[in-house]
Amino acid sequence: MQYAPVKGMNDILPDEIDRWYRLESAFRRVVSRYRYGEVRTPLLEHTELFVRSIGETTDVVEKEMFTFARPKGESLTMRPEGTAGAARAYLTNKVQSREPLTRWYYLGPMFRAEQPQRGRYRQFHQAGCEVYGDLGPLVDAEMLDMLVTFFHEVGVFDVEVCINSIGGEAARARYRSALTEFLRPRAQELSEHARSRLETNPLRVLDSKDARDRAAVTEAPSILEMLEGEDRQHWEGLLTALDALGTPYLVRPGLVRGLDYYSRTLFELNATSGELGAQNTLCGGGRYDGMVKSLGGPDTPAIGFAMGLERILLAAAAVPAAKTPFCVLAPLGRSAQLTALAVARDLRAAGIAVDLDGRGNSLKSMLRRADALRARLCLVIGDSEVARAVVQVKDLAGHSAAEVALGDLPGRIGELLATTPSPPEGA
RNA sequence: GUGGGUGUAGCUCAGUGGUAGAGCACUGGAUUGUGGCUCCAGGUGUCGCGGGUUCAAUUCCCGUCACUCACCCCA
Repeated sequence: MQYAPVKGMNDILPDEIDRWYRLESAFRRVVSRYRYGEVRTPLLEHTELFVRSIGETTDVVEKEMFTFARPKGESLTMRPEGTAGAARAYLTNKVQSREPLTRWYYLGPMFRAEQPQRGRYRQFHQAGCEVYGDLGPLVDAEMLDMLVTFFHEVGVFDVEVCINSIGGEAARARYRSALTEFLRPRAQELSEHARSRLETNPLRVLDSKDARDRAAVTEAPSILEMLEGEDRQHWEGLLTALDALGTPYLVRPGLVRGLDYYSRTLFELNATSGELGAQNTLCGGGRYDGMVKSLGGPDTPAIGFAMGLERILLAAAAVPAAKTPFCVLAPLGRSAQLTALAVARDLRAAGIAVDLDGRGNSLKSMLRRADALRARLCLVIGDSEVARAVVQVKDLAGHSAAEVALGDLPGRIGELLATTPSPPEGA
């Protein structure tokens, strides 16, 4: 092969794009009902934005960013996630001074230089939502419920909602030292990886998959029990709201995320069946009440999530797409081809999708192809039809044919496409 | 970044130290202009890439790249 695609970056061909369209439009449809508006931010941002928001010592920033240098010392990075850029856009455009409450969504490619595997690629696609300016737990619950609704709507029913709270900065600091104190005497029981994290980021030990770490952590203090004051109120408010909605959830005190900006509510939606293996996190998010301020803006509470579209496509049952009906035009001979060209234009002008087979093949091959494409109708135009100013209209599913005068064509075809059922799959 | 598996036709895969096959798909014909079945015919491959051993390598050896699964991490 002369040129291979860049590792972990894939082409999406027309055959597959239909599933993407349906997923994306379902997302837009659902979030629009909650009054989210789309924001499109650049794929490139200053590296510093991601370092500051995601966190200097996170894996994403330390080793997974596509970063390159520009002249005069500028460093740019291809966005590894959407929250940082959205927050930057929120500040850049001084949105907080125009409206007190903002709901945004985004949809598009993200880039991380990881080792690709099933459901994880270097260029991948995320859809996400951000709410700025709402501190209360109601919006947390609303967002989780919206996500469940969305997954049901795209045919993913086996999802579990996992939630946790890591409190605000003060609570996190308290818990951090309690956890370190608890783990330090047991350092020998931990995996090497967890041991190295003990001092740098002890919370991450909680969601280690290593059996030794899991065992050591079972008796660890729970952050939920240490929540106080407003942190506790918020957490309890969230549970109350979820209960009121009847949204099922799992409290997972070990749930911790890999990005530094989170505070209080943390959540994850996981696929519980299907073939995703270890990459079963379909959606992750939480609050990041301190982020906007830390980027130099006003103190603005915020909450958001991102979901991986590739994974959702893997998790969603492969429902065959309902193709928009169309017809194939099969001309026989030079003069019929010229007539067909004009006929096709007139049909298209009437809003009908037409596949003009102008290769000059045999009628049989054109009909075979029309079948293979699952066209509803095939219009045959030969010399005798041209002479009489008609076309032969074949209903490919019903094996019937009728002659239609050229003048009646667009209207007649429109009617037939609306009423003729699609040929059954595999027939 | 670490470890395992796999690279042969468009796809799924067989196979051999003497430069290669099947099924599906595709094209044509049987049916001078009427389809999904059937039958017949046809074409396609730098056998991932580079090097080594050999009279001879797609086959054996080494390296490398890609894909893939898992770890890690995350969506």
